[in-house]
Parts: sequence; C-alpha cells; structure tokens
Amino acid sequence: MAPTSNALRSSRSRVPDANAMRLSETRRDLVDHVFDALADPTRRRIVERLGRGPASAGEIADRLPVTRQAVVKHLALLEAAGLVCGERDGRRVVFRLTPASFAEAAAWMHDVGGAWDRRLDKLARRVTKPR
Amino acid sequence: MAPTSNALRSSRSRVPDANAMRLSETRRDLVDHVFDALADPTRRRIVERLGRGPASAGEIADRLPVTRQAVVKHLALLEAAGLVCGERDGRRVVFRLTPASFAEAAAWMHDVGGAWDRRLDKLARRVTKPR
DNA sequence: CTAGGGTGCAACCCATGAGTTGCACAGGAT
DNA sequence: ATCCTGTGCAACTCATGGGTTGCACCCTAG
Repeated sequence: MAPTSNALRSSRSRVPDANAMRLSETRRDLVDHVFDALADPTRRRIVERLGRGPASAGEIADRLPVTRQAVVKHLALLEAAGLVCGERDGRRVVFRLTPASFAEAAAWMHDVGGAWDRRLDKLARRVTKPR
Repeated sequence: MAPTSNALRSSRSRVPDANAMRLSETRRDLVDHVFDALADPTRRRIVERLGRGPASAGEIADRLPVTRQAVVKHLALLEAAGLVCGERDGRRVVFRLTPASFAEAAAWMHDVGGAWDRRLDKLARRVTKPR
C-alpha cells in the first residue's frame, strides 16, 4: 500500500471547502481499505456472488476461473476490510456479506459527488475569472 | 489465468438468484472501470482534491507526494474511466470531476448491499421456518 | 523576438499482489 | 478403523502498473 503522506492537511487556514469534505483520517483509512478490497475484479465477483447468498471458498471458486486458494486469499482480504465474515459450520466455512463497510465507501462517493455538485456553480464563476 | 472449469457454465440450471442481480455485462464493465480508477489511493486523493474544485496536473502534484507525471498518468486513467474531464485553458489544462460514473459505482454497491439486505430477510424466514 | 513556466511523451525501474502448486490437517461418511 | 472432501498454510512465479527521469513541444509574457 501507499503511505500516502498526509501533508496536504498542512495547507493552512480557512479553507472553506474543508467543511464540505468531512473526511476524518480514520474514515479515510476505512474507505481506503474498502476500495483496496474492491479494487480487484475477482474480489468484486466474489462480493457479487456473496450478495446472492452465503457460500464457502470452494463453492465460490467453482464458479470463478481461479483456484480455491486464490479465493481464500481474497476472502481473507475482504474479511480484513470488514466486507465479509466467515463462520465455521462443521468442516465448512461459510462466508457472507457485511454491508456496513459498503455504506462507508458509498458515502465517500456521495460526499465527493455532492461536493462537486454544490461547488459547480461557484467554480464556474471562479474559473472564468483568472484570479 | 487458469483453465479451472469454465465448463460448468454448461451445467446451468435456473439460478433464481440471477434475477435478483440485474447487472448487465456493460454496466459491470463500467463499474469495473470506475473501481479500477478508484483503486489507487493517490487517485482517490486526486479525486478528493478535484472535489474541492478544478485544478491542473501541476497544481495537484504540488499538494501530493508524487511528481506531476504521475498525476498526469492518473488523470488520464481517471478521464478514461469518465470520472474527470480536462479542458484546455491557454497553456494550462484544467481538470474537473464528472460525477456520472460515481453514481454507477455507488449504485453497484447499493445493489450488492441491497441484495444482501433482501436475502437476509428471506434467509431469516427460511431458517426459522424449515419448510 | 527570446525566456520560461506548463504540458505531453517515452523509456525505464521496481515493488506489490494476484495466482499458482504442493502438502498437511480436520472432520464427516462408510 | 479408512476414505475423502473441504480447509489452511507456505513458498514460489510473474505480470501489472505506480512512480521516476529526461527531453521535446506549446503558449503566454516580457
């Protein structure tokens, strides 16, 4: 992952836009985890599969062009991101979605899009006036 | 990739859950592009920055721990994904957000989460009332 | 005109992580 | 007891892409 230095916070005072973006550091980290988890196409396939109901790693792998081991690793990553959770049932481990983290990521996109929306008219004015 | 059983597609049999997920292939591709674009932390920082107002690649790079070239490449990718668009203004190129694609990605998450939500209902019922 | 900030392009480096194979272990079926 | 299915762990390969440097090209300012 990227350390992604948070030096941009140091850009001083009175940025009124900062209020529009209520992205705390912890929340950014959370969202980062979710997007890292959702970055991989295979993981999104897995999430879609789990969206249709719980399943084991083996079952998921059967419908995907990857081995079970790959699915296991993906599931571990998704679980670490809080997107899924696994539960042991006899000799099987059944995974299901945990949509709380989805909400966070969706909120992030909503925030960004929302900020864009609100500022659009103001910006249009400011852009046409070259400082 | 692995040759691991693409063949079980042929053993298809009325998966009723498929109706619950109305993800067309084209839409999946669109969402894939968006998530690929949003997968990188630096690109998310860029998007956040652009959410606070238009900026050039150089301006963005000034606030980020990467070179302008890196930002340029990220912007090209973001533009290809339909998340931002650049407009030439004299010798500058100003980029701004294009939140339409955000909506698609947000909808994807909502769908997955929603499907989970609906399924939970049925499952709870099914579990408590075993036929 | 020249000077210089801003941008575009190309080649290159390298760390990350997706995927694999192989084997060992657990636990239900017979 | 034995089998066999499903799972867990480890070492390994390899392509992708994030980031860099260097230089050429605009376009505005002076």
